[in-house]
Amino acid sequence: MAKTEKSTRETIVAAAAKLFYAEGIRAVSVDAVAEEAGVTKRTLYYHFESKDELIAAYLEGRDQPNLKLFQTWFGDAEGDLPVKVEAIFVALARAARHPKWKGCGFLRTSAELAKMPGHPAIRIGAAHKKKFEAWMAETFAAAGATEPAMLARQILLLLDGSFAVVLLHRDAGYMEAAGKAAATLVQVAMAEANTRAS
Amino acid sequence: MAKTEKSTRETIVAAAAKLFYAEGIRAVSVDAVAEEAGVTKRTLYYHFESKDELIAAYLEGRDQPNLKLFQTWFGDAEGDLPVKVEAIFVALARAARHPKWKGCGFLRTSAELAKMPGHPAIRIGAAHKKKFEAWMAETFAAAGATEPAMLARQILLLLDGSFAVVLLHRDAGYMEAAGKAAATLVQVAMAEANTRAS
DNA sequence: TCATGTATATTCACTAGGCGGTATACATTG
DNA sequence: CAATGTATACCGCCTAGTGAATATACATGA
Repeated sequence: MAKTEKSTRETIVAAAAKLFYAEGIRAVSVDAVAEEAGVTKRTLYYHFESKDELIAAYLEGRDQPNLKLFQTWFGDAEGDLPVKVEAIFVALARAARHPKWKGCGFLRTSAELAKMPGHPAIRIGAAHKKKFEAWMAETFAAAGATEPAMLARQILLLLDGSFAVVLLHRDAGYMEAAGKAAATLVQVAMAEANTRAS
Repeated sequence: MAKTEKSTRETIVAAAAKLFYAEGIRAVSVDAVAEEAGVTKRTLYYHFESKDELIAAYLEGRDQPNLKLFQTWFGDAEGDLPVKVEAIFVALARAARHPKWKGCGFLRTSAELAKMPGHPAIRIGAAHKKKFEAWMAETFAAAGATEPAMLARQILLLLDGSFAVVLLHRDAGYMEAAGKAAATLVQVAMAEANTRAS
């Protein structure tokens, strides 16, 4: 199966993703993205109206792959529910130890663009996190947890907290601590459910 | 008691703090800070060697006040340990509902400067979070928790997670969810301690 | 008391380069 | 020919940082 050649637009988004994630949004000029993509700036502006649109395209392109990754880590783990949730954090800790890891692109973008709450990129980030939360909530509901929505929020908070803290300290050990906390919270919620059921 | 007049340096740091927090580091020019401080740019560069040093001064100035705030919220709350910890999150949620709230300055700066891990501002942020964690750990140790250091980390993760998530969604409700999670974790840890003690 | 020396603090005017974005023209292909 | 895509060259503005001169405060010595 021959690998389909990437369109110019895809090449540009890939270049933008690489640079924006590695160095931040404002730190990367449109010229730099164009050069990384092997294209002139004018070509870039043919495919994208503005830098803002390019930022949005970068995050849009990370939405599904990131979600799938979480779901794979969860699904491949063997054990009960707390263990499977914790497995997400353990796998993420492994990724965070790679030198190129720079936290969560969605959160870093929202931090950088905090003064523009309506920015398309922030909306895409918010939607991404909502999808994660909804998936977790469904999972917990299916397992019979008493307050699946609340539990899902708390797992999300631990996940995003570990993104922020590990980025600051450059110590992936915090991610494993978050995983333990997540497992504890799931355990407690399931124990409550079993108590009521009996 | 006449209010002591602020030194030029303090005036500049105050202007920098206001603008950097409201708009982000890279989004604010040195010219803008100088103008906000009512000072020429050359004067600013008399007091600070570079923009980087100014960024560091901004965060340095937030370190102690922020810690004191957390300790006050904790200390003023009436109830047992889980309640006092949760009170931090409740108070923070109140603050986060103010329109000018833009998350945690330390975390946002670390997100923006992620490509410069050794930057003075990042070191100051890391030290600040370590102080919070150490204070929590001491508090839990004094209360007889079995693993005070681990518990302190988990509270920090929830706190910083709520900063990130609330900034993204602009929904302070997440902070209260984080507070509930924190209270649960403290409760579990104290229950374990009591079990072993008996 | 008053001139002078010196360190601190401040200003105006400037530079060299980077920024997002664009006017215009050329190439390719149905 | 007409639509799509790419390239060169450019614009006006903003950026962090600087050179040289000036103002102020205050100590010293005649």
